[in-house]
Amino acid sequence: MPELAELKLSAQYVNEQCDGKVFTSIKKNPVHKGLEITPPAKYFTIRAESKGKEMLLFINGQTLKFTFGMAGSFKMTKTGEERKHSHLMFYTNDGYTLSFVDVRRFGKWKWDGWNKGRGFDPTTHYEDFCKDIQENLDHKVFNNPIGEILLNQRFFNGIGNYLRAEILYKANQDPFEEARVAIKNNPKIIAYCNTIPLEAFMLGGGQLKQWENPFGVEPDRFTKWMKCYGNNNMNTVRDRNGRTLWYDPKWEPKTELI
DNA sequence: CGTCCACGTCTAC
DNA sequence: TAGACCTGGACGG
Repeated sequence: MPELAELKLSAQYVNEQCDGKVFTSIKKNPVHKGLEITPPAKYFTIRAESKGKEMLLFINGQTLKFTFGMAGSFKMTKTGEERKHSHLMFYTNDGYTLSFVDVRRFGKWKWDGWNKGRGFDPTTHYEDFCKDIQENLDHKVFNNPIGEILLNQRFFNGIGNYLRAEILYKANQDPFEEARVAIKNNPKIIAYCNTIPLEAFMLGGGQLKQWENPFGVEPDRFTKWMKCYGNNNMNTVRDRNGRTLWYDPKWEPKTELI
């Protein structure tokens, strides 16, 4: 998705765009297999909050939870000018539409709160995020390589494929080292789970192929900021989940771990 | 034309 | 631990 930084930017965008707006209806694109959404009132307002890789829309006291899959984003347009691949549309009483746009339709929505199976957001609740990991380091998932565990949303809510690559690379961390050992010996890993997503947020987020950035930020700055993910000078390996792990070629994959 | 790849979950053998 | 879920861009023949 859209990882932590992009979810955070999306919440900010929705809040800016929906400030003072009054909404009157919601429609789902029939091509999408997701849930039909009925507005809770004749007139309603929208505000957003993100946590890791989830976002809540607060709609008159109810919360509609979104995950963005590989390509989700929100876009406000004039009604009638909605973008291709808009799948859930919120219409205002003055001719605007807030659309959830998602080319690949992996994104989902549901009347729900935060998923309890996911951990703390390392940018908004850093102390809790650290404590949660420290208190559970004896858990067997931390036997796995650090490069793999960084995508585990129970502990690293919001970290996705480009963030893990940047965190490991900038922390000068061997991705194939046992997570428990890596976390004990290299405090930069945990610290960078906070600062690197925040840097990405301040740069306007990822501008990779799948995700059309709705904020109009120059893509250049972000691409220059990314040092590891997608860089031809780096090595890649398929992790056990079939995702491509980008890493500094100075490290050697340990076949018994990945 | 075809094959491979993509910022992520899910659920079903 | 494979697929399944999707569209589309890059690149090869």
